[in-house]
Amino acid sequence: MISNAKSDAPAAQSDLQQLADALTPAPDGGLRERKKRARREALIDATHRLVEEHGLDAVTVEAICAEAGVSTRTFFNYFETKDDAVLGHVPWPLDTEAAVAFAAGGPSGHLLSDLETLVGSFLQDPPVGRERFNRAFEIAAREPRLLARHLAWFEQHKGQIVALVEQRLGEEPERSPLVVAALALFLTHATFMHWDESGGAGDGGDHLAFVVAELRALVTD
Amino acid sequence: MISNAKSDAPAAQSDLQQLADALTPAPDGGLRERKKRARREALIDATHRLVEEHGLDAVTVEAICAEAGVSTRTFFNYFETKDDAVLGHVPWPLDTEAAVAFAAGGPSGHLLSDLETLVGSFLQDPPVGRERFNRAFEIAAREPRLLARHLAWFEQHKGQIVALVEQRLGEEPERSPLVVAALALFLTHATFMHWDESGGAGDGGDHLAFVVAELRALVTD
DNA sequence: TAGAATGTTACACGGACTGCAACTTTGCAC
DNA sequence: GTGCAAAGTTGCAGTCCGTGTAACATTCTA
Repeated sequence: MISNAKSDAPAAQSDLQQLADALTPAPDGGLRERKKRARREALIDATHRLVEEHGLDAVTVEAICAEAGVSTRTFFNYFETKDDAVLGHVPWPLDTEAAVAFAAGGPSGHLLSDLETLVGSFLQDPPVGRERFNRAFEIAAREPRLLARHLAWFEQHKGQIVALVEQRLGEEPERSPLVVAALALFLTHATFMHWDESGGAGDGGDHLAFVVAELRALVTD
Repeated sequence: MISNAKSDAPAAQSDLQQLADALTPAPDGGLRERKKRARREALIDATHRLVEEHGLDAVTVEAICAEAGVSTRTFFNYFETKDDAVLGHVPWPLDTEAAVAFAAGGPSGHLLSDLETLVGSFLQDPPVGRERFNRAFEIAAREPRLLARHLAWFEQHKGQIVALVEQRLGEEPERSPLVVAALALFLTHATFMHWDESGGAGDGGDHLAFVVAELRALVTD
């Protein structure tokens, strides 16, 4: 129906055409999309620069916007809160390769191991670019408020994670999807803390592996 | 020195006396202490009443204060944020019997089991009274923001938990105190979520036991 | 009962965040 | 390229949260 809307009679064209357009996401290379991404990154960078220099509480949204050459109103079109700009929080696309593989029951078939893989893939390939991610991480380690906001952000996506787990476990799950989702939060959080404790050195995957090993040791006593 | 300050010569009395007084916590039954507690509980109750009726975002601090008969400035002498009043967040006394027992290596000697005991004791005997705790919990289940704030509050006490774990594990810990602290957060959080999922019914300890059982099953596969 | 300690209050203020109504820019069809 | 619709930006007015300060009130204690 919608897919051949373009070949409809001119009389009915307008409405159907609009609908079809609305359902067709703009191509990634559109000027609009590129400008949007550029602005978001400019805002994140400006925030990082200022916070790095003056500290989180001394930096106002107004100052960030002046630095980035944008009105404060626009700032809040991009980020829900000031803290989100520091953390580079961004709508989370959950249809990555890793997520699909996890939902399908892979890659190893062991729930905990695959959860580790899933979290690891997120740490390896964050949605805002590695450098920005690392800088956000360094700042967050110094500002307790941001750690909390990060947890809150994760909590917001609980529903999506639960859905992923439910999909994997099927109709009659032996494990509680909620607990698995909470475990994913634990893995992420503990990894961040351990990473921080070691001075931000090394690879995220290594710290994650450490946390999982600790968890196994703790449980099996 | 300080313990016999009262028998000092009159000339030096004033200063030392003041110091001694400052170090002697007021008896629990002082009028001041009772009023303070009463006010805090009145504020929490007023907040609960209004939020229950109008929802978190529609309730202003001003309204809460009018309801409780207190100035808004005083409100912020009791709670850091509006959300804290809903949750009944309160300075956390960590020198409970259970905490001391945990730090000493008890009661069972198994780290995970004892962590369960510790978290359980907190759930059984919250610092604001059972009814208020339950009401806060019901509201939090409906308002995502509060769940996040609750995580943030827990995060604030990470240091204290880590200290407790370090005390238990001694000089050369085989386990990472940070990871254990994160695990405590996980247990608390997952318990809350599972409690909520079951409609708020039952005992907190039962839900906690469920979560621990799930965790064991997940890890041992 | 006086004086120290503690708590409450009004007031003024900074800053986060929102709704709205112009205005500008981009995408698209012809 | 012209015109029109969709999307994005901006200024502005306004709400509310949270803080510093200094005067005032209450409680405690010697």
